[in-house]
Amino acid sequence: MPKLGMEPIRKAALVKATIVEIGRAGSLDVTVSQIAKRAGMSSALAHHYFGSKEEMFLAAMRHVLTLYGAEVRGALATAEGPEGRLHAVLRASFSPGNFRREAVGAWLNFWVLAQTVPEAKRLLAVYQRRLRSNLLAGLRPLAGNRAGAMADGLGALIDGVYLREVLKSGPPDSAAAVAVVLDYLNTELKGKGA
Amino acid sequence: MPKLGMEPIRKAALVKATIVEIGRAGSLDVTVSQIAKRAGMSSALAHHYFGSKEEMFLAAMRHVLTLYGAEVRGALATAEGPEGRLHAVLRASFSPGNFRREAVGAWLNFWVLAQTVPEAKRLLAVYQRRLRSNLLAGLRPLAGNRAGAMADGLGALIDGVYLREVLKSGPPDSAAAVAVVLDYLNTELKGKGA
DNA sequence: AAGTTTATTGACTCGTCAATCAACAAAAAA
DNA sequence: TTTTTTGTTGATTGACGAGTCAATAAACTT
Repeated sequence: MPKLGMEPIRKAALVKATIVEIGRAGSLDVTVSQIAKRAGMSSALAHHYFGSKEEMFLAAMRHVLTLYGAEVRGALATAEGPEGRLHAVLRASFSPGNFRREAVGAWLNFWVLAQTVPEAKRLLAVYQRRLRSNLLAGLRPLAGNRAGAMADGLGALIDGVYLREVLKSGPPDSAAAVAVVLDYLNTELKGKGA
Repeated sequence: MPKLGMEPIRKAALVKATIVEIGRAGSLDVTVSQIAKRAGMSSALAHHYFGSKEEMFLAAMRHVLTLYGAEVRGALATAEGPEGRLHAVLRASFSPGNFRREAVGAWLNFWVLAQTVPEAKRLLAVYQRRLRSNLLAGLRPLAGNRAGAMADGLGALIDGVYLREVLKSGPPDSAAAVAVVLDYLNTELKGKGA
């Protein structure tokens, strides 16, 4: 059976399975066996390719962050003008995909992981810097020297709105989430001269 | 040795120890034995009083929420005028106590817990409603019919700013956190008539 | 053809841990 | 003073889990 070149395939399957299992459990309390089983292989093979469970978590985190990055980039590609760019970032941040069980579980647990695992904290910092830079690109033409402060506020607001949206009972309302952030944005832009 | 009336004392010690251990581990991956040891008793006694680890977690969560509620109430007691009330809520939300390792660990992990444990979600919802109501009391005189939307935005912003502040490298800067939220508040209030 | 690299797993090690139980001790009630 | 209630723990159970290892097999190299 052993075909060569399985490594990337197996790794990809494990990463996906890791995210799914974290979403199912709602926590990092998932076993390597569970992950491996979902990915269709033995737990020994999972250890063979990743060495440890923590490596699997970090690979999963990188993947989630990559997906999100791709979503933002995709939205930005068709965006026109500063407002369009800002809106694109919001659309990507509150896209349906980010409200799927797996994504929610991933984000919440990666925040927890970042407390104690330096590499997790680093990855999160990279994502935040990229988000900030994207926001800044849209804000500078509109808000001038206030752009920096606004980008910080917007970034935090995005995380906060996301958090509340995923933790509330009932289905998340991404339109409402975008509206809250847009309201902030518009008010800040109007009050720019003050 | 057995003095009577130990139950509340033991339970309180266990709750405190649970929070400390969650802070130390940065996750809910703490054993009943660890908690019991820190609280100065056997793990069997911990089970005797709480029945299960999950009950200990929930009791710890209630305690953290109670502390936070008390802090807000204390700050509100000396606050004057709507602006003063809003400021008091911010002060309490970003007080040094909330940036202690134990508090950070508690909040992050309670968010995770809320995904899967209904009682945890309920407790979080109670806290959010109370926060909203406190914000609303300060906002209504200043923002009239926009108070509702602003309270939602402010609540989310508080959570988001807290999250970023605790996850960034280096010591948290509560003054900066308050400033970001105040900026949002002031801009929204100025733009009220628009 | 012999040797090497890659793929794969069942079985195993060594450890942990939540929860239970039997037993003991002291105070309160009867 | 017997009995019941409350406090307390060491020992145990029963289960699970991360990571290792030896063994098997296919493919690629020489």
